[in-house]
Amino acid sequence: MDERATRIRIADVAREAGVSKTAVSFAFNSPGRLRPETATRILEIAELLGYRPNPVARMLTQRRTMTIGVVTPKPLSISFSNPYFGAFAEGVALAAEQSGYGLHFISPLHGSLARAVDRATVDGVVAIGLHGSHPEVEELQKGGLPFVLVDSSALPDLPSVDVDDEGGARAAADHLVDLGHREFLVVGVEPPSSDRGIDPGSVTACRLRGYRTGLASAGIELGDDRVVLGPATVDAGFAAFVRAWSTGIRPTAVLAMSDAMAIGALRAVREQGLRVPADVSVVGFDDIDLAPHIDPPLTTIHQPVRRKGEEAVRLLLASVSRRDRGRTAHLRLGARLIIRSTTGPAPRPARRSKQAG
Amino acid sequence: MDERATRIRIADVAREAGVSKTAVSFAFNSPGRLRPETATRILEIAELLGYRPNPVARMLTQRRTMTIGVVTPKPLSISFSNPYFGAFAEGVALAAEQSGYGLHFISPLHGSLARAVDRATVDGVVAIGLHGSHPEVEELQKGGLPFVLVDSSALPDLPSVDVDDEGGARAAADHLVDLGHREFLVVGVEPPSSDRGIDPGSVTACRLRGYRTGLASAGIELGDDRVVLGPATVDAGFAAFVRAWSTGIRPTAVLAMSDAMAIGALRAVREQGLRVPADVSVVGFDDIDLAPHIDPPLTTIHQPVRRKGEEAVRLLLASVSRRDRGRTAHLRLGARLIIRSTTGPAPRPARRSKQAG
DNA sequence: ACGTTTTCATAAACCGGTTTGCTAAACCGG
DNA sequence: CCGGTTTAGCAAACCGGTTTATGAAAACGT
Repeated sequence: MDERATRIRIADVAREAGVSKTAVSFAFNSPGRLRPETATRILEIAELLGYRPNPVARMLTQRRTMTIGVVTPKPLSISFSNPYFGAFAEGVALAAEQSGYGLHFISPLHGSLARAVDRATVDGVVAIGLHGSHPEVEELQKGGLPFVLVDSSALPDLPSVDVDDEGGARAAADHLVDLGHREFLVVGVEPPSSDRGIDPGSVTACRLRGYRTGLASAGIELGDDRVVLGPATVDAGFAAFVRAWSTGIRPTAVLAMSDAMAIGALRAVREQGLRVPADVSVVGFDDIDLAPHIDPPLTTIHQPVRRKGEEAVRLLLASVSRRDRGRTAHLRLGARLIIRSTTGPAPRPARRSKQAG
Repeated sequence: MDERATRIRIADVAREAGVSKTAVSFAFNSPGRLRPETATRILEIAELLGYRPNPVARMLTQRRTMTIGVVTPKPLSISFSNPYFGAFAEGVALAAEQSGYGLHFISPLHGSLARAVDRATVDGVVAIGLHGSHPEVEELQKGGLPFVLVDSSALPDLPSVDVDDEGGARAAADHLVDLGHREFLVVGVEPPSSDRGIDPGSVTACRLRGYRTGLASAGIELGDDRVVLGPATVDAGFAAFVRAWSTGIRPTAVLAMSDAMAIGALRAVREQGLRVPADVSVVGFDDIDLAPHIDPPLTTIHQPVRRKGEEAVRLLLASVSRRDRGRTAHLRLGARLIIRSTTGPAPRPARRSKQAG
C-alpha cells in the first residue's frame, strides 16, 4: 500500500531484532564486535525489513561524504556541450572511482557559484576554468573547502593543474609560419567575465601570448582586429570567422583556441567557397577524440585532458587527506602539435585583393 | 594559522552573538521571526566568523537533498567517453538547474550499483541504459528511491523515457534497401551483461528488430554472422568491421547502432581500400553534434538526446514531489533518418564472390 | 489597572545514524 | 573460589543543524 510511507530506520530494526541501535550499527560496520549469530540475525531482519542506512545521517557523523565536486563557472548544460569537458570528466571520474569517491557536479545556483558550493555535500572540489578575476573566488576560498584549480594558476595558494598553453599555442603559430602563412586570424575562447579585459592568467591570454610569440619570431604582428572571441562551441567558431570575414579580413591561416571552434571555422571557410587547406589552413586546440575523424582531419594542439582530470583528483585527495602536508602543488602538463590535414602551405598570393601573379 | 582546524558551527555563532542556536537558524532561514536589528547583527557576526551552515546537517533535518542522481551501470569513465552520454547529461543538467537541483553521477561502487546508489545522497535518480536483466535491478527497486528509466522500458512499474528505436532502425534499413543494397552488416552495441543473450527490451534488441523488419520487407534475412557487437566506441566500431571482414563477410552497407561505432567502421572500411559511400554505405545512430562534421558527413538516425535528459528529470521531479499522483508515465520520443554523405546507391555487383548478373 | 494578544527569543526535541564509555556475564589460570 | 581478562551488548552522548512548544516582556484594549 503505502510503500514509501516511512522509511525503515535503524531503531525499527533494533526493536524488531530485540537489540539496541548500537548492535545494529555494529552488525553493519564492525560485525566482529558481535556474536556471529547475533550479527547474522540482525542482518537478516534488516534485509527482511528492507532497511538501508540513511547516507546523510552517516555522513553527518563520519564527517566525510566520500564525494568530490566538479565546479564549473558556467551552467552545466553549457559545459557539457564541449567535448573537451566530457573528456575532462572522464579523467576525473576515473580517478574518483578508483578511490571510491562519488562525483557531484556543481554549477552556479541562482546565479551564485559560492552558494552552490556551500550547498554541496562534498569533501573537496576541482574547479575547472575558474579565473582569478571571477567575482566569487574570494568567497569560495573562504569556504575552507579543499580546492584544486584546473586551467588556471591564478591563485598561487591553491593547488592547480594546467597545460603549457603558451608553448602549445606557439607551436601552432610556428607551424603555420613555417608553411609560409602571413595573414592570420585567431578564433579565441571568450573568458567568462569580460569585465576588466582578459585576465592575464587565463587560458585565453596564455594562448594568445603563445600565438603572438610564434608570429613575432617571423616578424608578424597580430592586430586586435585579427582576434575574434566567442564561447567554445562549433557555432561560435563559425560565427567568429564569418564576422571577421565580413569586416574584410582575409586570413590564409586560422588559429583556433578549441577544436569545437576550429570545426565551426572550418565550415565557415568552406561556405565562403574556399578550400581547406589549399586556400586556408586551420589549427585547433585540445585534440578531442573525434579530431582525426573530422572532415578534413584536424591539425591541432594535443593536450592530455583526461590526465588533467586524473591529476586534479589526485591532488585534491592528497589535500583532503592531508597527505600533501600543506604543500601546494602546481602541475603543468605538456601540449604538442598534431599535424593532420587542415594545414598546408600558404597559397601563392594569387588573386588576393589586387591580383599579383 | 590553523585555518581548517575546526569549522565554525552554528553554536559558535550563537555564543558569539549572545543568542540561541534557534535565533541563528532563524536569521538565516526565516529572518521575519526576529527583530530586524537582531537578525542583521547575527548575520554580521556569522559573516565575520566565516560561518557556513553544514549542508549535510541541513539535509538530515529537512529530509531532502535537492540533488538528483544519474545512474549508469558502467563506470563513468566509460560512459563519458561516448558523446551521446555527454549530450544526455546536458539535457539532465539543464532541467535540474532550472529546478534548483544539483547533479550527482553514480556508477558502480566496488562492483555494485545498488551499493553506490545507497550511499548517494539524492532525492531520486535517472538511470540510463539499465536493463531489466541487470542483476541488481530488484535490489535497486527495493531501495524505495524515486526512479526514472531512460533507454529501457523493461520495468513497467517505473516511469521511463525512450525513443522509437525500432522505428528509427527500420528507417535506416529501409533507406539502404531503397538504395539497392542487399549485403548488410550490423555493428551493434553490446548490452552490459550478456548472460542470457540479449534482453528483448534492450535498445540493442529493439534496433535489431527494426533492422530486421526493414530488411525483411525486401526479402532479405540477416544471418547471425552479420551481427557484430561491441561497446559503443570508435575503436569498437573499427574492430567490429575488421572482425566481420576477416571472416569473409563483404557487406555493401553497414548499420551501426551508434555514431561512435559508425565512425570506427567508416575508418575500417577505408583501411580496406574501399570508398564511402561508393563501395560501402554506413548509417549511424544518435546524430551526435559532430555527425555533420565527420569525414564524410554521417548519415544517421537522429534522436532527441537532450530532450530525453530533460524529460527524464521532469518525470523524476514529478515523482519526487508526488505531483504524478502515483501515475507511471512512459514517454516515447521520435527518431528520424538524417541523410548526409555516408550512404549512396549500392555498387553494381562487379567482382562480388560468385557473380550473379 | 488588568486580562489579552503580539512580539521576540529560547530550551528541548528531533533528524538517523556512529561512537564512547560502561556493565554484566562468561572465561581462565592457579 | 577468587581476582583478572574477554566477550557481548547497552545507554547515552554526539554530529550540526531545524522545528516545536513555551514563556517573558511589551503592546493593546477597555
